[in-house]
Amino acid sequence: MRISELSRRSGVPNATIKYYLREGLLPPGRATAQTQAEYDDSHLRRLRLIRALTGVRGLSVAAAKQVLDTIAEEDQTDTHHVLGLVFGVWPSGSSKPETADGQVPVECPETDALVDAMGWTVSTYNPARQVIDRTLETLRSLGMEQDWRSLLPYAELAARTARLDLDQLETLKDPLEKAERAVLLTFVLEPALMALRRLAQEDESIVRYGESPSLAALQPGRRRADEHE
Amino acid sequence: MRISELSRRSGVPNATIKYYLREGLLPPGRATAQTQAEYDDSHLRRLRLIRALTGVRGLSVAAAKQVLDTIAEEDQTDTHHVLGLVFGVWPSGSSKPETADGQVPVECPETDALVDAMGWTVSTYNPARQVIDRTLETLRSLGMEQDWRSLLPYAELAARTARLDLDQLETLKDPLEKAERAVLLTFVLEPALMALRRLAQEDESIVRYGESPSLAALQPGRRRADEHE
DNA sequence: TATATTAGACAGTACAGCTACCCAATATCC
DNA sequence: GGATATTGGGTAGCTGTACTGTCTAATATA
Repeated sequence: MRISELSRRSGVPNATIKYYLREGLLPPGRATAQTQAEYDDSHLRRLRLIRALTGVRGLSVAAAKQVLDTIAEEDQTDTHHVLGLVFGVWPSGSSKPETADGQVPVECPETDALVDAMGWTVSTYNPARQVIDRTLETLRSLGMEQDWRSLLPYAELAARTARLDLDQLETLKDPLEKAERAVLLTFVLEPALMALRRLAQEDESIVRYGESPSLAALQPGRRRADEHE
Repeated sequence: MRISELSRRSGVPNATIKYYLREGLLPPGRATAQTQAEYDDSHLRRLRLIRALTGVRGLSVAAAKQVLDTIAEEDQTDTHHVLGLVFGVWPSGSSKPETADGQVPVECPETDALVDAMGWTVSTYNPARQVIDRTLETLRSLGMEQDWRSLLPYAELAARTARLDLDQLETLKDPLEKAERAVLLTFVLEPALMALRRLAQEDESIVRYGESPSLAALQPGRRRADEHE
C-alpha cells in the first residue's frame, strides 16, 4: 500500500506519517521508485503501536522511539535478553532519570535495600531504581517520613503484578512477538492499572468513610471484604 | 517571608513563582502594600507540592492546578467527600478523558462489567472508567484479545493497593491534611509503583527465562517463591 | 537620601508535535 | 501518449506549554 492508504487505514494524517518516518519511529517503506514507496501491514501495526504509546499512554515521540528501537534492535533469539531490554527501558518523558543514556549506574541506596529485602535480582542500570529513590526523597521533603520499608507491601503487590504480566507472555513463542507484547503490557497497560487503583481507592474510601458525594443511591451496609453482592 | 526568600527556600526561580501565581497554582500572599506581599510556610509547602506533581510525576501545570484546586475547594469537613473528590480527579495530561470537565458520564461498558464483578461502588463520573475502556480498545486493536475479564486479577491487586493507601490516611485527623496526603499517595506515588512493577518484571523475567544480560554475576539456583535469601 | 527589592504586567524564548507547502518524479486514466 | 492526480522528500510555519526576562512604580533598607 502507499502512504495515503496507510493514512486512511490508521487514521493518522499523511503529514504525521511523514513526520514519524523522518523521526525514525516508522521504518521507511520499500522504495519502488524515486517518488514511490510500498508499505505493508507491519507498517500499519507499527503505526498503531506508536499511537498507543503516544496517545493513551502519553509518551513523548522521543520516548516512544526509544521503546520501539529496543524491540527492534539486538538479536531476537534470547527471550530473557529481549525482555530484559524492554523492562529496562525507561520512557524519558515524565519522571525520567537524569542520565539520558543510563550508561552509568546511579547510587540508589533505598532501592538497593528494597531490592535486597525482596530478594530480587535487577540490573544496577535499570532506571526504575532512580525513580523510586527520587520519589521517596520527594515524599520526605513534603513531610511524609517514608523510607523503603514503607514500600515493601507495595513491592509485594508489584511482584504479583509482574507474575500476571509474564504469564501472558508464556503463550507466545516468536521472540519478536513476545517483545512487542511485553511493550504493550509494560507501557500501554500502565494507565489502566493506575485507573484501577483509582477506582479501588474510591470504593475503599466509600467503604471506610461513607458514601461518595457523586453517587445518589448506594446499597446500604457495604462489606469490608471482597465478595460480590 | 517575601518572594525572594520563598524562591531561595524552595529552589524555584523567582520568575517561575510569579508564573505560578499568575496561573493560580499558588495562592497570592498577604499584600502588605501595593508592591509588597507576605508569604508563609503554607506557600512554601504548596510550592513543593506543585514541583512534586509537575516534576517527579510529570503532570502539566494545568493538571496540577486541577488537582490542587480539588483539595482546596468545597467543605473540608467530610472525609469521604474530600477523598471522593481527590480520587475522582484525573490529571488531564497523559491519557486524559475526552470530556474536559467530566460533567457527562461516558459509556464504559467494560468498566461497568469489571466494577460490577469486583463488587465495587464507584461514581459513574470517575474519569478512570474511560481510561480502562479506552486502553482495552487500544490493546484489542493491536491484536491482544483482551476484555475486562483479563483485568480481574489486576483489579484484585489494585484493591489491595488501595487498602494500603487508605491505611496510611487513617493516622491523620485533619481533613485538609488528609486530602493533601491522599494527593501525595495517589499521584506522587504512581511513578514509584510503576517502577516497582518494572523491577519486579525484570526479576521475574530472570527467574523464568535466565539471567539478565546486564548483570555479570548472579547467585545460581533462584527460587520461584518470595522468601528472601 | 541612596540603593535594593518587590508586585504586577507583558513580551520573548525554547522546545515539542505536528501541519502546510513546494517540487520533481511517477502513476493512472482516457 | 497526454492530462491529471499522487507521491517522496524537504523545509518552513504553526500552536501550545512552560517558563524567562524586562520594565515600571512603589516600597523597604542602609
